[in-house]
Amino acid sequence: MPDRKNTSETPIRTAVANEDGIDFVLIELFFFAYRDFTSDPDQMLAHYGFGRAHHRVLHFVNRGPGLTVAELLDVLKITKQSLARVLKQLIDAGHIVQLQGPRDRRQRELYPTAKGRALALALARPQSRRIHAALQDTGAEGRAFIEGFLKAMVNPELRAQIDALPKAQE
Amino acid sequence: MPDRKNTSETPIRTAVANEDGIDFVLIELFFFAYRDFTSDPDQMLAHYGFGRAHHRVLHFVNRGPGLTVAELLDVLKITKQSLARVLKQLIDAGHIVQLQGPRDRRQRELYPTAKGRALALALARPQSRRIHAALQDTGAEGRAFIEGFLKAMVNPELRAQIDALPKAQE
DNA sequence: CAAAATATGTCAGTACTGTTGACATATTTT
DNA sequence: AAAATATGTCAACAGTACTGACATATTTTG
Repeated sequence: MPDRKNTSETPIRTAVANEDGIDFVLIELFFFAYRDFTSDPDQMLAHYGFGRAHHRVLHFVNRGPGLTVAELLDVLKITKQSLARVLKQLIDAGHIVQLQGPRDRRQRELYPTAKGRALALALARPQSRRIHAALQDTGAEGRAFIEGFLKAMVNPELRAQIDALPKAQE
Repeated sequence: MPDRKNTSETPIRTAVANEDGIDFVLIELFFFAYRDFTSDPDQMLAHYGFGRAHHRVLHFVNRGPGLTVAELLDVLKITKQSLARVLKQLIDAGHIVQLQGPRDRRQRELYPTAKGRALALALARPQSRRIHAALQDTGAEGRAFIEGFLKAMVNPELRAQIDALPKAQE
């Protein structure tokens, strides 16, 4: 195997760290944390022939039953063509049902079935367990910081959407 | 458009919240936060014809110059076939160079070029800015909690890898 | 009422990132 | 000399996203 280039591209041998005050530690931690956060449901979904996109749809339909297709697209920030396949599979598998909108009959309201509710809970369980364990490691008084931090990481325009979802006390 | 099924799949009309003590709030916040966290570099990468996978390779090669291919695969947890395309493109574009390993000549040590270093920094900058702003919103004393929480979210077996990366004080 | 706008669905093509399986080459270890 | 290792490469496939175009039903507007 020959060396791929000899166009005198000089290799840099020093590790980048803290340059321009860039927070590489948190950047990496966020990557690793999210990867492992999604790994448990990913494994479960594989048994159903579903992927991460199915999980997200199932999650938000369970969190806000009666959601219209347009509202779901707005939350997920994907195109309707992307949603279509995933949603169709969830409907065909009996996890989600569509009802014609009562006010506007063009709309399709999305509801979970008992099966869809059960799957959503099963997928959320290991994620919640992981979060709970991490909070205990950190100290329970850290929760407010963590919630505040994550919310502050979200684009300001979108925070309204988050507040529109059901809260813990409901 | 007919209703897709009439197999008497009963819709559930109540939102799921706090069931089985599941922490839906943090699950969702983590999803939204990560999505927006990756959106800035994603946009920049599109200009180069690169994707998120290129970003990750570039990041870790910059964080640990001299990394071998096997070490990189171990960090990213992908197959070598997945890495191959992405790595080849980065090498061809002059962001990364490969040097034959000094001890073991089968190995290929990966180093960033000046161009690769510059791109890595440019991609990290908006992410770090977002993190910095979020920390300020939260209060600076929350940083330890957030770092601890994110690290605790990572699978224990993999935390050693994280500790092996350069720290801020180096 | 007719026309325009809206909500949804669908077809076709493409890109990126990941997978598995198989096999080749160079090098090191046994 | 044989086996193991590090890397590279070819082929096929899957999941999730994208764009563009067009169809249908329904509501809103002029």
